[in-house]
Amino acid sequence: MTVAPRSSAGRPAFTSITPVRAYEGVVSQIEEAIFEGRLVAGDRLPSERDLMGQFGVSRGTVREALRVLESNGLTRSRPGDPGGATVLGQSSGRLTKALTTFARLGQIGAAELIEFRMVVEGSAVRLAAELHDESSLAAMEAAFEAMKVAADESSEAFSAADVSFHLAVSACSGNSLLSACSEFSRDMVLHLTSENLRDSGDPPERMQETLRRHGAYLHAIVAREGRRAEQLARQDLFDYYGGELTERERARLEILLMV
Amino acid sequence: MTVAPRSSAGRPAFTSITPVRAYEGVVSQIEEAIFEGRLVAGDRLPSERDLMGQFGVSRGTVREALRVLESNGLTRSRPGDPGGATVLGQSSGRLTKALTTFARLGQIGAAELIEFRMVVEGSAVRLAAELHDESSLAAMEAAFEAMKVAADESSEAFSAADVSFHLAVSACSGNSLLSACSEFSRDMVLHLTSENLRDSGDPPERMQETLRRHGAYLHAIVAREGRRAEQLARQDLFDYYGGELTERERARLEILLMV
DNA sequence: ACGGGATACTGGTAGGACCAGTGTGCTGGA
DNA sequence: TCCAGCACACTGGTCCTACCAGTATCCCGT
Repeated sequence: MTVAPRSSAGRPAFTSITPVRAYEGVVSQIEEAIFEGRLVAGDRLPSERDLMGQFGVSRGTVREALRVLESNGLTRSRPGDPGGATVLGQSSGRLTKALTTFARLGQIGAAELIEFRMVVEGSAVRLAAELHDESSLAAMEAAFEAMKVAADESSEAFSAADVSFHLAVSACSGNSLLSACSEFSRDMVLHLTSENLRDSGDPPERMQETLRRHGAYLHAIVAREGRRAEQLARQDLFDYYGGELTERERARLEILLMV
Repeated sequence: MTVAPRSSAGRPAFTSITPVRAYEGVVSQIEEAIFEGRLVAGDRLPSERDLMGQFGVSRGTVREALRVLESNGLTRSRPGDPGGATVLGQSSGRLTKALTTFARLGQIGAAELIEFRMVVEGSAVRLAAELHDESSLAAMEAAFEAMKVAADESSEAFSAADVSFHLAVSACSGNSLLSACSEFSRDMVLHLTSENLRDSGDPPERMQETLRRHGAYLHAIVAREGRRAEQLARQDLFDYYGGELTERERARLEILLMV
């Protein structure tokens, strides 16, 4: 048996290699061009037949590369479209997809998702409270008013308005990572708890309770009381979902209640 | 001009459609099998030539589907390997990649990443403090001791030991989403600040300072003082990176200091 | 019994072919 | 002159065949 050389940190200096495949070279070159800004949103890639010439590979290889880029949310191909694939801009779609895949593969449960959501959404609320200006404050208040109206319509409309409210708040945080993670965890939590809850829709009492709690931390946001707003947002999540969790899971969540 | 019908929430009821492509059907069927547990890590997919029979599509289509699955971290193909592609288990690799893409595409700066890291890593530290058992505590303390030793060796060894310490702590939090996000933001922050800092490596004083600060919140962890540990961890990040940020960026970060 | 080569697979790549769309530009009619 | 409408060039989507370079297995000869 041969011994791999070791670095000073004590870890093997050799890493497992994977054979370099032709399409990976195509992917990385195009990716690099996008990351470096040589290709920006709206730009068009050459056609597949052009690319096979430029890269010196077959069309199948080019297509595999384009499939990967498309699956990563970097480009989009449309049949019959002159000019080749379109370069897309930033979107939380890929991040959301990756987080969802991670959660489903790892058998992430509702409790862990709610925990994560308490952290990221709470922080987003705090930042929104401390940093909002007139226009973003107006957007949040308008979204809240829309929730009030929707509560009298249907539970679906209320749910949609609720989503809009959370979006307005997390957008106001000014941190796109936090808002993307908030968005993901909100969707995923809704999805996971839908079997138990969504069937019947939120009953009116629950909608009123949600309105009251959201209103409470919106007040804290208006008053620029960041920590209190975060506290209330976390408490809101805890109370809303706590009933469906086990005692042990609730105990974990309680750790995060105090901010 | 025709008007799209609107739902009660006031948003268009029509969503943009994309033509369903054959490979997408293959991807979704295999994905579904993996998510539902019918395929678990280590299982083998049929060979490409078998799959083209089972799905009734050409080999090129099967290969495009396999490339997408592989790029999503769900499977891996190896030439000459009987049994077809291997189904992989959960890994933070794909999530890290997606977050990295998101950050690079969105021109996410160091300040925003550090902000995100203060949130997720701080919460992970708090959970670790409140929830650790003997073995995980021992792992964290061992990692800290390794940092002390490595500080006398080289800045590379110290950096590696530092990473191991953070890994031990976030693993102890028991929330894989938080630890994956911590891991990503740590790597990304290191990457972004490397041009300025890594060139010369951390000077010994800075290593000692890091040791002192990490030691401080490790003490809080040992004492199960979750909030204080989180506070110290956030402060640690703020102090370590604050010097490289603008006044405006520091002001944002200060919002998150108090927990 | 055992070593080594033939064999039957695997994925990686190339190249050709056809189809259904989409724009564009040209042509013919008003 | 202007415009409607058709032909054409080109796109991506899909299929097919073929070949190569690996790997694992099995069987045969020693």
